[in-house]
Amino acid sequence: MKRPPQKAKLELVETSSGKNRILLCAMELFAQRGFDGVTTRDIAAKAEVSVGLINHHYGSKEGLRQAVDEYFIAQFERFYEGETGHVEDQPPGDLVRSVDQWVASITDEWPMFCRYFRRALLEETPWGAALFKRYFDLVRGSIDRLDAQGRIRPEVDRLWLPFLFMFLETGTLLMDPYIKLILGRSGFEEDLWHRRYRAYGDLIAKGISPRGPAREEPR
Amino acid sequence: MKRPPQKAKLELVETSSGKNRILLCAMELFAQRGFDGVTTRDIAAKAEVSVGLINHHYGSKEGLRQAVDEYFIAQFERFYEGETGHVEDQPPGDLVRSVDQWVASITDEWPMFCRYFRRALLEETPWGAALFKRYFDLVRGSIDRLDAQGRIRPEVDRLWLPFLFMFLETGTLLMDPYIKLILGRSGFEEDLWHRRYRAYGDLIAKGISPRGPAREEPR
DNA sequence: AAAGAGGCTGAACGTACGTTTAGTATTCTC
DNA sequence: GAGAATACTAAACGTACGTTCAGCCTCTTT
Repeated sequence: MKRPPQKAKLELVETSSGKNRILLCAMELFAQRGFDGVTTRDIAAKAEVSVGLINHHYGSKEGLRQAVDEYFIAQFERFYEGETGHVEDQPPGDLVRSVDQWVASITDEWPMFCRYFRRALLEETPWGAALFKRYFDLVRGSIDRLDAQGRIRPEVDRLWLPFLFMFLETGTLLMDPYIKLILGRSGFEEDLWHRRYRAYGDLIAKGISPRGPAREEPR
Repeated sequence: MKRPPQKAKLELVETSSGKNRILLCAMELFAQRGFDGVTTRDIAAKAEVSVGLINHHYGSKEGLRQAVDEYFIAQFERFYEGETGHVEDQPPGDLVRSVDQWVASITDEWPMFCRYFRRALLEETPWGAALFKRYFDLVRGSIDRLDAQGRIRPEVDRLWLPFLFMFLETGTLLMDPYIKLILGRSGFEEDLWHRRYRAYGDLIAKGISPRGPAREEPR
């Protein structure tokens, strides 16, 4: 990681101090290779500091992981802070735009954050589970409100529905490496991301079947 | 892993030899904790053999991983072999039943296989990517055939649809640890699994929206 | 019965890793 | 400007890990 001359653009944390460089580099390496796949020497080298400094600032490798986790969670909170109101109460366009804004504000770190989240889910960290639970409650809340408005068919399975929503939502997150393999580029690139969002909303609302075998498609 | 008296029921490989016990135990431990999270001594202890035997039979820990991977892939092939005909050509009940048969035939190893597959996908092993690609082609083939039969609305996004299918399919696989957390039991338990399968099929076909605001639900 | 081969053991080895420590440079405090 | 605290370095340390090796036991071959 290069030392910046001095912040030309928005930085999440200033990278002038060794302590912060260690944090950021560790996060990036953890995201890429997993906690066990990274050595303290790797981190030190990338952050251009000595190995000793890691333990000086963070006590241990495990302490560093905790610091990275806390930092990640803090960033994650920013998402929900910025997210005012409920998904299903706003016109779809607005939601896309508000998410886009947040994404744009941390655009450089976005892929890394995704990878880190992915890792957290894989490694089944306690806080990863907590995030999942929280996300789940959010989705279920949305569904309950949609339901109260009578916008969900009565036969739809209420137990699995929130999970199915989450699978669709997090699919791009968890499978992006493979999407990249097949499509040649990341599913997080803006146009693909929007298009997926639309496809996802359409599928959930209407499914894939034509309205009826005997009926002409209206319009 | 206990040494069986002698196979009371179907075994995937006989566990009488140390070589096979090592393979099976390694697979189970890798599935649980990941490759880096398991030591050769762990494996040796679980398989009740000496450490030396691992290298004697498999050359190295990496060699063992390859053997486990190959074994997993071979089992995976059995799935597609058994799976004759196309998903969309059979009545939904039959598909569920044929998958169930396969699942029943390896019922004991099923959760471990799922966890191992999960690891492979999330750890981005090369063969995991190959499996993904293959799975993807399978799904796309199904969609193409459905499409040819005119069973997909023309406005549906053909680019994302196969991915969305896969997200729904593999969601339970990738998130089961968290589903267990929320539901209190694994999503792979038979009744839950069937129910999810039905919910998934229903969502894909019809979506969640009632048919129309002014129309009564038919039947 | 002798010779060989393969399954298997357990101690020993080398090393990569996380951590500690002794020491230097820089900044802060009064 | 003296002294203390903080940021940081580089070498040394201890250990957990993957691997190697010499040898034993059991079975097969001739």
